[in-house]
Amino acid sequence: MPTDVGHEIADALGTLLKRGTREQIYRRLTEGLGEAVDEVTYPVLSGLARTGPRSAAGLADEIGLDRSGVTRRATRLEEAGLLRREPDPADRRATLLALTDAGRAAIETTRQRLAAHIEDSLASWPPGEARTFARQLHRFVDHGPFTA
Amino acid sequence: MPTDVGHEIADALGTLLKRGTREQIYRRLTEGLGEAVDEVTYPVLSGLARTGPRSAAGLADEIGLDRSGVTRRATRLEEAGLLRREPDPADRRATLLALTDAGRAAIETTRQRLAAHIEDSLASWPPGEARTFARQLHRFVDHGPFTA
DNA sequence: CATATTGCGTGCGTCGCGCACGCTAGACTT
DNA sequence: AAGTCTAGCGTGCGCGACGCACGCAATATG
Repeated sequence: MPTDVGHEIADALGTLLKRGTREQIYRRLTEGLGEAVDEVTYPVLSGLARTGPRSAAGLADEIGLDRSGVTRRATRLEEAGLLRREPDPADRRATLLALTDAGRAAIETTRQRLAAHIEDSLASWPPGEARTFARQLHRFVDHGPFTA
Repeated sequence: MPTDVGHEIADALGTLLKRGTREQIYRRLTEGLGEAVDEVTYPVLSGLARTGPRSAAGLADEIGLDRSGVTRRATRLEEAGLLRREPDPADRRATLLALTDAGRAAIETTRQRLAAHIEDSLASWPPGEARTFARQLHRFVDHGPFTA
């Protein structure tokens, strides 16, 4: 039996998942980083930054995409010099996707931008409150209903 | 200067905005409601439920979409009997988009499902903590950096 | 050694989207 | 009152991303 707490969170999530919101976030994050970095290619960079060099299949599995999509995105990023394909020494049919220095720099820039942006919006909050909120949000997302 | 609080929230948002997560949420919400209700058409129903009968242009403005997209989605929903086009009595060139009873029932079902789903994941939280979290999340989304 | 399997890239069809155009109806100017 | 401009809607068109299925190379398996 849902109470108003559930509805309140649901409304907030609805606002957050709105199409325009998503585009705007990515727009700001990737501003000035070149044409290759956009809403489409960002998950590839982000995924590689999390896990390190990885095969296309594994990466596709993580970001919830078909392997063909990862291949095409990786090609675009490779042409822009943000990503490098290197042969897997242990398996000669596999090619590992790895970030170049430029790719690492780009993803680090976006991370800093997003974090700073969030901090700005929390500037007026009591410091302890912001900290507990961050921890609760993390717990909600990880142990929440949308991870399985 | 970002601290770990900003990064923690950023990571959580990143997980939440992942493609697979989004699809999965909509999948569960719209399960069994017919083919017409999916990730694409849902914002139209949701927007109409919030504001009541409305013109296509106004609705497009709210959900961050071109008018043509609203038109096509409305047509699909109209064929499924969830939406009705009625002439605007005050302006004969305008057509108001309004939910039918079936459309209202569908959107109410999804609302209850999402709220219940969220409540389930918060069942183990201390009750007061969940309430303050909901209020903080609401404030974060509304007054946050992604609303302008 | 022969066959099945894995991993990658590519062609094809599908779908959603934005843009631009046409059409109708209201608003406005003279 | 008539002509012109603007607002609102629907539709054709091209673009881009996606999933699927196929082909090719390399490995695993019997």
